[in-house]
Amino acid sequence: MKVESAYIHLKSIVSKLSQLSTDEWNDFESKWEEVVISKNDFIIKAGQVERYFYFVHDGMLRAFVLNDGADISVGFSYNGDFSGAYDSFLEQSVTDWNIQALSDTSVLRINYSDMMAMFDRYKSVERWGRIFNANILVGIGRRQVEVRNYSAEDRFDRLFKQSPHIFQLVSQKHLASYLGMTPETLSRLRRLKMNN
Amino acid sequence: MKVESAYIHLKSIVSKLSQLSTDEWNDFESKWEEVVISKNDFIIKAGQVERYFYFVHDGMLRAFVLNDGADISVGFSYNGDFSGAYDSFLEQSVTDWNIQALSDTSVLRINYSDMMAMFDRYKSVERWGRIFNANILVGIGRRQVEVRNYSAEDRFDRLFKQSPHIFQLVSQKHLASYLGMTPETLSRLRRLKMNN
DNA sequence: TGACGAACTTGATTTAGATCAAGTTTTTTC
DNA sequence: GAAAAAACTTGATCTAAATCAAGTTCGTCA
Repeated sequence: MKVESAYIHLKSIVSKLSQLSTDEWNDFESKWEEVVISKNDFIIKAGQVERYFYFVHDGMLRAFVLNDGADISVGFSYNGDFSGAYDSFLEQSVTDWNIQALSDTSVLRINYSDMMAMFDRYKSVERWGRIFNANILVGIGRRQVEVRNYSAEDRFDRLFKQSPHIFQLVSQKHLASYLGMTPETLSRLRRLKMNN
Repeated sequence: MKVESAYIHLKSIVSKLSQLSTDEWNDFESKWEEVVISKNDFIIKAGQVERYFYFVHDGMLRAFVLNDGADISVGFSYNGDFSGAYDSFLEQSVTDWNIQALSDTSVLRINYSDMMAMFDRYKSVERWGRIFNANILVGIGRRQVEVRNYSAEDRFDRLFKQSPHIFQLVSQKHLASYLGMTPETLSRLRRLKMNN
């Protein structure tokens, strides 16, 4: 576990996108509660409505959807990322997503009405939300072009180059579905790479 | 061409996400200029920095990237959509995108410094930006899961059901790349569908 | 209006990656 | 710490869609 407090961590991440005054920060911070998610526990399951927006202080969460029983990893969150079934949170509608802890994970969370109150109360928080959304949007957009343009082998290479640590933390089965291939294909690619 | 003015159209779209006072609106509106893009002209090409954010009043724009010479359609904008190389606009960095008019297209556009000034000046505009980004983000996210989960045939069916008008306006070549398949495959799928 | 190029169709062949199947290794649990 | 379960590997086969190759139709503009 990290030594640094989760709140300090959150502040350093939020401050990258928007400047909050001391008073604003103190109020904003007070709305987040600290929770530990045990390995394999879910923060949300398909069919529920997302009540919280999460900040991952330490540990790892996996988001996935079930499609005809097939488990497809949509993304992973760790170390300073935000998480949660975001569409469900924003629209307070039922989600298709499941989010599960891959290790004991320390998070902060804020509930829907507090988050909306913060947007109403502070322009600085509204700005943070705008830029946060913009960054996620641009990231998803780039990943989309990436998935479209590259073969299974290229996608493997690019992920390995960009996020090598993920290969330590996530099982091959889950990585394979994230990369849009079967575990068998990923296993063969790994062997191929080892022998070069 | 639409009878309704582009500015009225913009106002009706912006108002769905955030309420601007009359004074705010008048100032905001004054920053947008009306431009007509002739069929086949580009609003941006790869290698440039996006200076504008666009509102499509009437007509159709196509966004695409070139990957080893292969032209891949990323999206289409029409009738009340916003457009532009958004990552490049936000970061004022060089883009990979090309955006071209598929028909004579009437747009409004706002430049980067005016847009940023509006975010600084008005909380209501900041809010509009936040929610706009959120909606795009959620939409791209859903499309991403969609692309992952469905076969070429299913993707065709779903697009046809959701946006039948696009089949009138966009060539099969471009639709095929948007759907992540070759023109030959799309042609065969169309024949299949006709004969049912 | 006619002719040139682009878009589309249709068929034959190839291929990346999925699926199926049978191990082996690693992890969990009691 | 043994047994059961889950994860991973490896090989054989299959298949959706790509690629290659001719056509044919359509649109544009001289």
